[in-house]
Amino acid sequence: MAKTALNPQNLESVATRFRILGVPLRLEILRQLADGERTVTALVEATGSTQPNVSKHLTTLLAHRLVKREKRGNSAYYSVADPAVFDLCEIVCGNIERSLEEERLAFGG
Amino acid sequence: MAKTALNPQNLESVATRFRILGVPLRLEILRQLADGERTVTALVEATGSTQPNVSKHLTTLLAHRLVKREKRGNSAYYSVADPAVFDLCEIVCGNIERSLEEERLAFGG
DNA sequence: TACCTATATGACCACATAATCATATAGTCA
DNA sequence: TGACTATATGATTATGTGGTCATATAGGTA
Repeated sequence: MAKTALNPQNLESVATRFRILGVPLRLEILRQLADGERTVTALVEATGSTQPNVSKHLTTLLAHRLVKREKRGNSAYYSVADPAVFDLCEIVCGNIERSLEEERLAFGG
Repeated sequence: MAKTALNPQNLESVATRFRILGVPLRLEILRQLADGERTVTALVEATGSTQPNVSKHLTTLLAHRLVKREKRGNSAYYSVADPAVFDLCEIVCGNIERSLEEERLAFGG
C-alpha cells in the first residue's frame, strides 16, 4: 500500500534523501561507484569536477549514508552503501520514459 | 543492471525529477493524491499551507508530469500521473530504515 | 450586469546550497 | 626531518527556489 511508506512522520527524511539525489554530479559519482569502490582522485578524473567539489559531495553522501568510506594508506575509498539507490534510478527512468511516451502520443508524434 | 538506467545522457533529467520530489510539501501533496483526485482547496486544507503555495507546487508537479489536471466547473482536480512514484518512496524508506538499523548496530543500540 | 468562489501568477524576500579558491590535515617515502 | 601526494575544510560567491503577498483570471450564479 502506498501510504504505508509515505507518512507525515518520515516525510521530511524521505524528501531530504530525494534532495540528496537531485544533484547531477552526485548521481554521476554514484554511477561511477556502481562498478565498485573508487578513490576521490579517481572520481575527480572520471567526473571532470574539482577535487574540493567532489570531496564535498562525498562528504554529503557519506553524512546521509548513501556511500561508505574506507581509508587505506593515503587514499579514501568510497563505495555505494545501499545498491537499492540504483533501483530508484530505474524507476525514475521508467517514469520519465512513460511521460515522454504520453507526450509523444498526445502530439501525435 | 544498474548502469542501464543511469547514464550520462539522462543524468540531468533523473536528477531533476529527484529534486522535484525533494520538497516535503510536494510529497505531502502526492500523498494526499494517493487516495484519488483532489481540488486545490482540498489540498490547501489538508496540508495547512496557503493557496498560492499549493497552487505553485501543483504547477511545478504538473510541468514535470508528476500529476495530471482536469478542470471541471470552477475547480481544478489534480491526480497522480504515475503511481510508480510511490514505489520510489517505498524504496527510499527501505533505504532509510536500513541506514538507521546499521547505525543502531554500530552503536550497539 | 454584479458578486462570489476557485485558481493562477507576478513581485519580492529569505534561505539553502553548489561551486570555487585557498588552505589545512594527514599519510607515505626519501 | 622534509618533500610529496591525497583528502578535507573554511570562507566566499552566485544562483536557485520555497514561501508570502497582492492581484489577476476565470467560471458560476443571482
